[in-house]
Amino acid sequence: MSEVGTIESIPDATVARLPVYLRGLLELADTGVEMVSSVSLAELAGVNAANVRKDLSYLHAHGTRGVGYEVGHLLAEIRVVLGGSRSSPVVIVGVGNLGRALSRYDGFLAGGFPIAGLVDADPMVVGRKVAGTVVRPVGELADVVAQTEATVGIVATPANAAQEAVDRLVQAGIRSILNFAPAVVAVPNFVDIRQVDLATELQILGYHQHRRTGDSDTSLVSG
Amino acid sequence: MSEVGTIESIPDATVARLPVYLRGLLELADTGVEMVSSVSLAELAGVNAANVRKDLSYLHAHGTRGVGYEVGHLLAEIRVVLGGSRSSPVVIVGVGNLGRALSRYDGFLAGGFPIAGLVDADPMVVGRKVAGTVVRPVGELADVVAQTEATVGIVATPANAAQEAVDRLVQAGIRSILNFAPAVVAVPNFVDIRQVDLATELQILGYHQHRRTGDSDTSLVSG
DNA sequence: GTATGTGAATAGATTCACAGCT
DNA sequence: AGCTGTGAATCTATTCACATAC
Repeated sequence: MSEVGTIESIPDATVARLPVYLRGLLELADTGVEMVSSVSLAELAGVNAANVRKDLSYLHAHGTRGVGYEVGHLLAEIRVVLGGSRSSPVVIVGVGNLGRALSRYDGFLAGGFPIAGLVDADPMVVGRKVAGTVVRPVGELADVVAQTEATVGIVATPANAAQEAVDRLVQAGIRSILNFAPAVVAVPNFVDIRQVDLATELQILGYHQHRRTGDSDTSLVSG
Repeated sequence: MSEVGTIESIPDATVARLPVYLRGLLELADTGVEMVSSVSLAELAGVNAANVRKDLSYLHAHGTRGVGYEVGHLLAEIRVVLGGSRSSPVVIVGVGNLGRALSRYDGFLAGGFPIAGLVDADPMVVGRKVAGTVVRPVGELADVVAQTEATVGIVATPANAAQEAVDRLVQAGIRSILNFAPAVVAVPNFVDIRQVDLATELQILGYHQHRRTGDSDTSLVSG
């Protein structure tokens, strides 16, 4: 991980939980709740209460002993840490099944990540309108990024096109990438990339299932 | 995390990397490579070589000193650990944008997870054919699970329907669940659930982006 | 010479447990 | 009495470094 030092560093594991807290807090705010204890928030987020308190301490979010945390304050503090309330337009490379689904996913817009641009390598797809946006040729990616002021890229190409897609995004100035292609890709260390691997998730479940059922499956290969 | 203890336990972090090794090994096998060193495999998987060796040691996968690991053997061993070569049919609850994309996702079938059943709560969606499968009412989930012998459930409903979807899956006998709904859900401890949270991933990227670019909209000062 | 296998060292994350504040 | 805030303990994971084997 890169050490920059402008803002104080927060552990990765904590950062990964902040969006979950945020969701829980939004629910509470919606139902008019004004104060929340670490125990309740922990329950909403599915984690340990001490963990919540330690996480919040990294944000310098203050609670009141004997009482709890103020929902509105916490909300605001977490939002600031996660990038302010500024909107970060997203460009998607690869408008196949997954790319289309992602471009229509409400959760992105709601979270401050509007889908601003779509590009694809397939001439059959280019020119079509998907979720209100016209798909443009991947060769024009730099233009699309410039016009939309996108700061985040999503790669939803087949595995064999992922590295090229990432290279193009980096070339176009994108520094934050979410990769759905089932491939490990290389990026310069000033680029932040996260992998979301759908098949892998199922395979991990498969491991646990196998352990549970414990059945020795006598197929092709000998052990 | 759940632990049972029938088969020897492998660290979670290792299990999460096995599918990545598997992919790398498949590539090597396809190009006719027969031996691989921990260094090369590490490169393919984007991890440290010592890490690879330690991971493989948990599988009792043997390499040859001075030479490396046999690609075919490794492939077979990892496959066994990840649930054998048996196929685990999947039922998807929620056939919206995301559910449709997932039902068409080739990677699942290739990984041994064919999509065998689709259910939805919306009468407008029920009866339609998606990716060759007719969508059935969520009320018939137990039937669908029984008929398809599904062992894995994917939840792709809106957040507010996720808990109910999960409950139904558990009720129908499913013990492995992948949840795409942006909600924390409760399950009995004999059920294994994994969360894939799309908006959260972007928010985590947002944190790092925010750190990189420095604080609020104070544009560059010195230049 | 080359690459594995692993104990030891390090780093990171979680949980405990309790002092301290309201 | 109740809940936060945090040092200490614990657990997990990664990386190093080198003896061991081919």
